[in-house]
Amino acid sequence: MNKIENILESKNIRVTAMRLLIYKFLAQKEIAVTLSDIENAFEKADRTTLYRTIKTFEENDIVHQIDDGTGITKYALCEKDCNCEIETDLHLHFHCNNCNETVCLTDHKIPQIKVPDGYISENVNLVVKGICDKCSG
Amino acid sequence: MNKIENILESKNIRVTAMRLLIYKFLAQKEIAVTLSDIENAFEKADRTTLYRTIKTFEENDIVHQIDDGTGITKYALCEKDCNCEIETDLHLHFHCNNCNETVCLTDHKIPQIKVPDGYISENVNLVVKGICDKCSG
DNA sequence: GGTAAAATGCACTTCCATTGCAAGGTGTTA
DNA sequence: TAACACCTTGCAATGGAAGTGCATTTTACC
Repeated sequence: MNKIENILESKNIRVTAMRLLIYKFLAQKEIAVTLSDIENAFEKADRTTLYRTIKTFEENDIVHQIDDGTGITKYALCEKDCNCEIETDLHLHFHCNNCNETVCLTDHKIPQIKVPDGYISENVNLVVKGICDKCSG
Repeated sequence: MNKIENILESKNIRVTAMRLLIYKFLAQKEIAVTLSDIENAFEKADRTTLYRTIKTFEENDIVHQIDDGTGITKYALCEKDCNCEIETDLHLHFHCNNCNETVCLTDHKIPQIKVPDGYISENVNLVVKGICDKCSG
């Protein structure tokens, strides 16, 4: 009874060795990772496979995409009870200008943002940049 | 006595025809533009020149960069009294999922964001995505 | 085991960002 | 104004990331 397998199966995603490995890799990381990060961790695997695996995970709300302003898309596992698609559940991300790492601050929900009349808010992306706890100490 | 020339000179930027044109182009646009947008508007100019001009403007706080999550960097003129580098002055950006345009909502300042102990906030990037007023009508 | 569908790997393309270098302008000083 | 240094511009090329088409392998299911 493997937990990860259950998660994948519950989303109707076929369980493959590659997917289990990538899931584990993401799970043990506490920071958001780029495709290249994953690529470096699995040198034997093809970039395309990783790319499509992440895409599959993303479509099934297993990972969420983070745009931290570095220009490179990063990914992180969703929380157990994360509802990424629901606006009110969105948390903020912190990008460290020193070590260049991006972490999910899942405890810090994004405050309600007011937009002008006529505008309809569907999604909010909030990235705070600065120095993380590891670098500020 | 040209206003734009004064602005450039006050920042110790040499006044050139290209720079005046690009500044005017940005000034008449109400939305954030990509490098390609500028490139299309000035087909005779080289992409590199536009790129470096924008970069010069950016370094001197004449334009600010916007990362709206489309993966393509956009630029917009700073407000007259904009202090982009000052955290409390940051406004939010709205990206329309329909027309793909990004506008600066300069009247909507970003609320103070709390970060965990040990983290130092230097900068905040907030992009709201949804439907803009032109498309929602 | 055999079959259909999905996943993987390889090659390739596209797009944007960025840099090196040479040529053209500009501003300054003697 | 002639000469010089410095900045700007244009051309060519590179690099990195994202994405696609197709052939091959793997998986699930009968």
